Amino acid sequence: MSLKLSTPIQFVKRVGDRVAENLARRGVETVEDLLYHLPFRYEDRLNPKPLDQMKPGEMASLLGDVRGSTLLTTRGPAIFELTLGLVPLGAEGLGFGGRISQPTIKCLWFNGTYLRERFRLGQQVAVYGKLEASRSGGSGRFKLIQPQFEILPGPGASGPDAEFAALEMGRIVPVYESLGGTTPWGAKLTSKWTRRVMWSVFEELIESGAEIEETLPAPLRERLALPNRLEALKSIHFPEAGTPVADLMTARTPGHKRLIFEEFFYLELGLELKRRKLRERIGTRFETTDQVRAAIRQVLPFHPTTAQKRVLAEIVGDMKKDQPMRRLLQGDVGSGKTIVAMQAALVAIENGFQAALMAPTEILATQHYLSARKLLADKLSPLTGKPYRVTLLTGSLDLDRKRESRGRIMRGEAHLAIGTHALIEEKVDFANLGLVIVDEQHRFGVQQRFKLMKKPNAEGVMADPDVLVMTATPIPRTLALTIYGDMDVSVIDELPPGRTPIVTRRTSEASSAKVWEFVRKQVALGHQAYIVYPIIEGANDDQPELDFAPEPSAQDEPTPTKGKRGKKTESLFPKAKLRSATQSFDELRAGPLQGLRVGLLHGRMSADDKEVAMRRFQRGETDVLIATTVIEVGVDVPNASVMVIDHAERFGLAQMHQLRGRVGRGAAKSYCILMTGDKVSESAELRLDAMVHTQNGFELAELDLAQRGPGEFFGTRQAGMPEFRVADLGRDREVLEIAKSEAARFAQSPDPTLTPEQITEVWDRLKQQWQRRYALVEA
DNA sequence: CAGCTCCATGATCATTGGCA
DNA sequence: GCAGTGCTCGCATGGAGCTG
DNA sequence: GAGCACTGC
Repeated sequence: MSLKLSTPIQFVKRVGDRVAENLARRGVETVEDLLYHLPFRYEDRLNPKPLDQMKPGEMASLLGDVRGSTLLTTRGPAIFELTLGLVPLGAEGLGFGGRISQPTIKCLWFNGTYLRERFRLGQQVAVYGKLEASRSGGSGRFKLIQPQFEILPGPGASGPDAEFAALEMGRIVPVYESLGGTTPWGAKLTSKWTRRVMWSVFEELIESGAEIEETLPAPLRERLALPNRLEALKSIHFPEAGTPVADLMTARTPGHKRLIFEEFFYLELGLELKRRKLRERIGTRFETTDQVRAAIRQVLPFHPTTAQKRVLAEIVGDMKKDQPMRRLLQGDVGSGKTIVAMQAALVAIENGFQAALMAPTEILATQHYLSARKLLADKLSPLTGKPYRVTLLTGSLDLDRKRESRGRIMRGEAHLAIGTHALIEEKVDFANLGLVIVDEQHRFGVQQRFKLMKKPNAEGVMADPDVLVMTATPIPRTLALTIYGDMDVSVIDELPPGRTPIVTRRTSEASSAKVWEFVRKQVALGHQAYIVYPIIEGANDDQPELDFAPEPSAQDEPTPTKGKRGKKTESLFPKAKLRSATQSFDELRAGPLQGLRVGLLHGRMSADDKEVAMRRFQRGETDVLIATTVIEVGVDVPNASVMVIDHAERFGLAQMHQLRGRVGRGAAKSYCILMTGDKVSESAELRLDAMVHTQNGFELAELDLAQRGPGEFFGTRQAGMPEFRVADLGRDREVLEIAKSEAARFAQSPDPTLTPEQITEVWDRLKQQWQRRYALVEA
């Protein structure tokens, strides 16, 4: 039976039950899965560099003849030592007359008893491994520890081994992540093993001539000079000699590009399709009459920024169209998104429609409500000549008020309804809803976003409302293109004038006393402070509560602190290493912040308690709020001027940025203090630096994306972020752009060189993929 | 507390400099 | 199916920190 | 020595 991509892995040579089981554990169940286990690194084992130019620590690949070997016996396991006479570069042809003193090198293998029989005097051996300085550091003398080796077949018989030898040496060698543990069982699934299996799979695949399923139509590939699927995979696993290693490592070879393109292409095609469908739908068409302009003028800020003006124009432009608007409004904290949104709402209202504003939490909804009331108070609608009517709908209202509120919405008496997502989506029938504003703050919910729109608007016309999604999270353009790929994007990239930047500084825990002192001072000046911790409680019952944030510690490499003694003493107190919110609440209140009014807020408190704590702080009844990251999404407290982030090294960039955005909202000069423990990984160091040096959310977001993959950029799954097998949003931007335009082109008017079958094939594949991978099907 | 994964470790040679 | 053979590949181990 | 392919029953 010939191999197919879908063939279960058991049928591959060298894979038996045992191994299959292990592979399955790693998610490899079919030949395809295996082939998509790409090398994560390559070694150029064709080292033309002479030995004396190399330094210890470098990888060397050398050729030599066996001069001798010994088995060093030790207390423990024996060590096998091999002495090789090296063939100097370019001297292969020298006869014995040359009499150059050939340098020798020693290779040693720990626990290498079994190697004793393998080498014979005079054999040619290729070795590859890390150079280490030999004793008495005279440069130029090295030894190799545990090198990879290959015994070259004698000039006589070229056994069947020759082919495999060629796999390991004298070429660019792919290195795979181990597919099984390092323990007794998985010991076989090493890089070398993988290479062999891969190789034989390709052999079979190619030999059997079975064309593996192609996913991109040939004319398209030709135009873009992309190899077919099999070629691409082959060239990635076993690159031709001469392929630049740098290209391989950065996934820039045609083979890589091909696979990446494929993934992006289908993603973009799907998004394109959604966009098209949307365009066919009927939306509400608003007009901008003088009335409308007058209404907007009423709420215009004193100094609208040019960005604000531009964005509003973009939004209004959409609203005037027949198609429903789908627009994402991005703006850093404090950039004035809300005002823009309110203006959009007015456009709808002045056209005789209702607008809805959905917020992720009750607190936020309430806050929006209050500020909307304030903004619209004593303003009259030019349309009706009466005041605007705003209504609030949240879960904690009592039943009567809820009912009343709903009634007003239903009867069309309320112009603007503000509430939490759930409430507005589920239980409300609008009289004539024209615009929905979704404030996502930072929680993306691709799926939920559309619930409300689909609600049939019984009004004779089945018009979809326009939708404006706001987010305070700066999303790098590439990400926005995919997560919100079916939406247009507007960005407010300018802060209103007159804001003094937030002073950001780093300290270590060692100088925490000063920090608390500073907090006291600020409080004495009448300001308030936040102190944020990564966890709620001590380690025993740690439920990190960060439902939306990835555990930042996960990617913190251990710092290269060598001290063993240090570790031991630390392990006497294994837990309490991390300060937690509750713990510090007790300690600070009793100690450094004694006498101040200190509040506590974290995600495990009851909704009521949270509310209370927040309210208190908001009203200035507490001076200091000790919290976990829940406040990220929190409320405006203009009077807060200090944000202390403890264990800052454990926070992601985006998070820190959000947190910092909580202060500096008032007139007072504001501060953000990043306090770190002593072990700070390099990447954390980078993050902290970035925080200190820039306040630009987009810059930070870009950096964040680059640092940890897009996968980690906010918990992805619930964000509906597609996962790629090969592609990497941070790295493969150009390919993404190409794929995007190709997808658009394809959807628009497929290349005439494509046959109808090829076209339907693409569509079929698209359906499959979207159903299986992105689960965003069918709007 | 247990189970797992990751990481460091193990052991030794021979050295120079000048003459032909 | 099952046992036997032959083949290739091949570091083992302990301690430490992390997760469930 | 572990797994696997292959052979012979």
